[in-house]
Amino acid sequence: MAPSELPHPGVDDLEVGPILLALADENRRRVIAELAARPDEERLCASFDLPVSKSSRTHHWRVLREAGLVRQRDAGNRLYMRLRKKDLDRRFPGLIEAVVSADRH
Amino acid sequence: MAPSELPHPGVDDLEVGPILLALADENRRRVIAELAARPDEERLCASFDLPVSKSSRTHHWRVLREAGLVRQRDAGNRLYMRLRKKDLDRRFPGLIEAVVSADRH
DNA sequence: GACAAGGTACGACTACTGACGTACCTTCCA
DNA sequence: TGGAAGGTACGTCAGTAGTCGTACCTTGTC
Repeated sequence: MAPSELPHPGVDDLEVGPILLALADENRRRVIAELAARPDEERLCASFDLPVSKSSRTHHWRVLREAGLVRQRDAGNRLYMRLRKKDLDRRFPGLIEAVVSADRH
Repeated sequence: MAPSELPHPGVDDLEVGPILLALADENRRRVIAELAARPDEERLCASFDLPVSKSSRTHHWRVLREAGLVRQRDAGNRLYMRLRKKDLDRRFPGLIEAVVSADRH
């Protein structure tokens, strides 16, 4: 079957509440921080080292995607993820950068 | 009785997680936005117009205080609140500003 | 074909959140 | 001496978040 398109919110549908809620979780914040370190890089979801089970990871991917923080690409049996940096910077300038740098103490 | 001191986290105890969690709520974000508009002003808690009950408001004050977003001063039968702007800016530069301006669409 | 790897779906469980009402406390003011 | 106003404490309740295990699907590889 063709790689099904995963549902992503449009740029104008991004909301601060869900984004902050998504970023409030340490595991997800770690993912975003790693993605933000190389904003143009598309990363394999499996390459993130989270201390949770496989099904919990799926849950976190979904939260990040539905909040509009990442764009996911289904490549058959693999999932790739990329930070929606442009969209986020346009709608919420400085937010991602502030959160990521806040986490570096 | 002397105005009891309310428990506030120290500057170095501020954590990103609880702060983002506190800001994920729309009511609390509104309070922070209003405080941020006049950072040096101390405001009466009762002056905020939140569409929730009295006891719910107390709950939100506590969340904001325990996250370290505001400093509260107990003046007998009244409670004053002030944004901990300096502390927040020192620990998480740009974060509050980004969140507040993000809410203005 | 068989199997491993990466993901999803579903249900379950625990813990927490936001909301509320009621009762109570403290202070100010008529 | 009373209110009335502003807050807190406590218990409750419904909804949601994070976690997990199990079963299953898809793809690549042996």
